[in-house]
Amino acid sequence: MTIQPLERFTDMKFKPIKTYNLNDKNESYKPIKRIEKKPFLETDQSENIAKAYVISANYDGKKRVAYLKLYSTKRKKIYFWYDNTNHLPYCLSDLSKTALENINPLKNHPGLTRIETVKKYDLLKDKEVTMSKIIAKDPLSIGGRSSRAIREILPKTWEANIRYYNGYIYDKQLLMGMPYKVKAGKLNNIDYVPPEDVLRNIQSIFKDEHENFKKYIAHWIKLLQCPVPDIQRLALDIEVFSPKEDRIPDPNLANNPIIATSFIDTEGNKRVLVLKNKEDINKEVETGLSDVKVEYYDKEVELIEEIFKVLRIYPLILTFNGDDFDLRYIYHRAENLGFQKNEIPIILGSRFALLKYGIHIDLYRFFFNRSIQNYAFSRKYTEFSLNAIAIALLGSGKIPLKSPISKLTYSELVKYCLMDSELTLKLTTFSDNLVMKLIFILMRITKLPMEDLTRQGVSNWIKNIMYFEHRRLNYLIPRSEDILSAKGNAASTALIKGKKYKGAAVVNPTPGVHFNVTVVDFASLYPSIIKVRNISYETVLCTHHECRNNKIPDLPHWICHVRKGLSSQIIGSLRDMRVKWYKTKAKDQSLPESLRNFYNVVQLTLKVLLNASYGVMGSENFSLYCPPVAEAVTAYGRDAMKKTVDMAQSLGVKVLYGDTDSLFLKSPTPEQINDLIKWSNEKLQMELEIEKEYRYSVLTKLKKNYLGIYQDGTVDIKGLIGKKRHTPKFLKDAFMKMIKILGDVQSSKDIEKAKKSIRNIVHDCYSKLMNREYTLDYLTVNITISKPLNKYIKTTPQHVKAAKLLIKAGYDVKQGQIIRFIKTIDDIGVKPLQLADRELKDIDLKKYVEHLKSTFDQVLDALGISFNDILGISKLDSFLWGS
DNA sequence: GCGGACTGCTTACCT
DNA sequence: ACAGGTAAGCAGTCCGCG
Repeated sequence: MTIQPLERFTDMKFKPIKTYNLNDKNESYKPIKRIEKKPFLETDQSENIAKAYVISANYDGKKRVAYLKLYSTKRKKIYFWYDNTNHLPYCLSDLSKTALENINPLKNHPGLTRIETVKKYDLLKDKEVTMSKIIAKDPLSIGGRSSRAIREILPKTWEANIRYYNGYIYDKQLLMGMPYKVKAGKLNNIDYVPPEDVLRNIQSIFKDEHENFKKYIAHWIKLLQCPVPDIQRLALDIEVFSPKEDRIPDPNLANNPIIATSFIDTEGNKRVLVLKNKEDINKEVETGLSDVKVEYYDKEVELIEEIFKVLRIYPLILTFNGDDFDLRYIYHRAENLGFQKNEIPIILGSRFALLKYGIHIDLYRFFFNRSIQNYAFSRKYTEFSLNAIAIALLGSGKIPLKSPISKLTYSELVKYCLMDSELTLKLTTFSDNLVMKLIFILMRITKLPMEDLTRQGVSNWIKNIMYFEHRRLNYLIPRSEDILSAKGNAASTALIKGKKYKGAAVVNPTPGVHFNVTVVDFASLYPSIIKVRNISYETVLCTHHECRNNKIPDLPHWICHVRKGLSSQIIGSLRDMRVKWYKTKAKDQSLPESLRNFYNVVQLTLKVLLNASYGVMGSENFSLYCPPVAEAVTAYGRDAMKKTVDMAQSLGVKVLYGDTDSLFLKSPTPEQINDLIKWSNEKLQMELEIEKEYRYSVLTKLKKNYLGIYQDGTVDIKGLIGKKRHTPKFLKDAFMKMIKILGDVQSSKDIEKAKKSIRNIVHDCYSKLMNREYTLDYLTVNITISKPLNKYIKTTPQHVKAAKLLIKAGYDVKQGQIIRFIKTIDDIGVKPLQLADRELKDIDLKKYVEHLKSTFDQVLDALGISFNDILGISKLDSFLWGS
């Protein structure tokens, strides 16, 4: 085959839209060659498996059993294992067996199997209780929607809202993401034993801990040290014909043909399936590309059949928004063309699209997860398009389309379609498969199947960890309303109206330029508090009289000192693993890079979970929601902050600023820092660390708004208008010029020179603005529409006004979209970029000058420069007030 | 009937 | 569908003023 660059790839001229067969009945599905009945992925139940990783669990409604999907790295395929232990779904009741047998709808329930009497430990009551275990034939009998479901019949049930396969995982104590073997139909885990030196190290680090705590450490070390397998996977993307430009085809209607589908797998195979235009059918089309296999189809059904083949073969399919678009579209399109449901290897739910054989990960959903965005990727991306995420994480994004999808030539279509699946795959392969490892480690800690983990939020992750532990220890899983009635609501008052309880403290900044600033902070403050103060739903406001004097600062609540709290131990042990082992190992230069990378992934994963562990306690949606627990954590946080500020001062160090868990110290000596750290360790039992050292810091008079300049000249910009996403580019550019100047300031004697340059920058920006030298896109304000347009009832903000103008002009505006607009002098005051006057005739210069002033005033104030001085007061005054 | 003071809404940020 | 705290900029309302 000759190698041909993509550009020289044989090109068909653009064909008008009607030449595609839209819903031509002739094209309806008539199976020509049947797809093999047994796909590669499904395996014989009797087969022995030496080693495979459990990555998914679900319930088979026909067979009426739970099943697992196991991935074998050796064979690169998925094995199904159906439960053969006669495990059945159940729920619990506090009524006796006899009392239950007198309830006729239950006694006569067709799904009831039997009732057993069991003992459970009730943490809310702190005593053992006798319960009845109501066992049913299938999950729907317990928790179906029907009013005849068992949980609806009985006045009170426990553990009836747990999905069957999750309960199955708890009961079998299955370790998701860990290796198992199957022999003669029996499933057994393969015990992973970490290397001797790792165990020795861990033992010595945790030698002084409590026995139970050590058990948790031992559990985590097995899960976290066990190598993560590399899963063979394939990214998929489809392009759909659209008769109207700019309209995204409806995946539920699937009215238009799928004109291209691209596949890229981890082995480097690239394929694009292309549907031919009507005139080209039966015509030979050149397909010579060096590394891409382009396959042309005359019939859409055959193209879809080929997609299905792929969906049956690969263990893991990646998409970007496949739940809501690609797989949904393929499913409905196949139905429209006459495929039978059982011929489609996709399981379509109202919100998800799963696969019958393999696993489907929708990366859009995973990256949309706020914990992943903020903690795993430090908010590197702020928009959730494939392009934006790719630019932020991979360094390059999509090449923009020159014309609408339906007007592309074959070669442009191939390139475009391929680009999407290429980026999708790369999102899981960059940095040595970081994302896949992250997912795997999260599965292991949370015990969630891969599909659920990548789709659910952090509150479900933590719920699942907690439920798994309750079951392991034979604790009764509490009902949400019972926690609330036992513990009550918050006792503190929030500073912000509408919030439920008081949060963190922020120390008022000392404005100005400060040299030699050391920032210290508590390592994982809230998780540390949860560990050290024994915080858990059962320990805060416990039932014991003797604990009532163990008061929480600033609150009427007390904490148990009889029993070790469950969440305290779980979160505490995870915290310690991160701080004392994984974080140090990730930085250990004596280790090979690949190992350091792995340690870094684990510490990132732990960070994600730990950062969310406090927040969920204060969230109504969390199943173990407990306001006193949440406010206890923040109360101890404020207490630690206050005591540390006092201590620093008594050591003679000036505290310039502090937020939640950090303190900005003005030129402290190493001894002073050591003393403070030592004091914190002894008196607070919390680890205070040096977080960063600034050559100097520019503190504004505002909280959460400052600059920090490191020794090497790089600059932390926090909160300032100049870095906010919605700020117009002309301001951002001028602001960044100022940052550059500040990065070059070595010592206080350079400040004056820098000030002069900054004055020039501001003045220059002002003149350019007044002379209308900035083009429209430099003046655009960018603001997200965060809810449906008709939900803006109380007020109509500017971006909504602009959005409404867009709609009037025939544009589509959706929730989550960023509206780009400029400020104008007409009575509406705004105009969307798309409709704005390129000549800048109606620009509201006064507003833009005010914006310039507020952007720079934040910093200028601290530098002792007056914005008005720069422009000359009279000049500004005459401009603002007229002369 | 007009303008300043005030409150509330919305977004984007910090920890 | 993890929390609260802070700031900016605007929308909308209230109050007092012959």
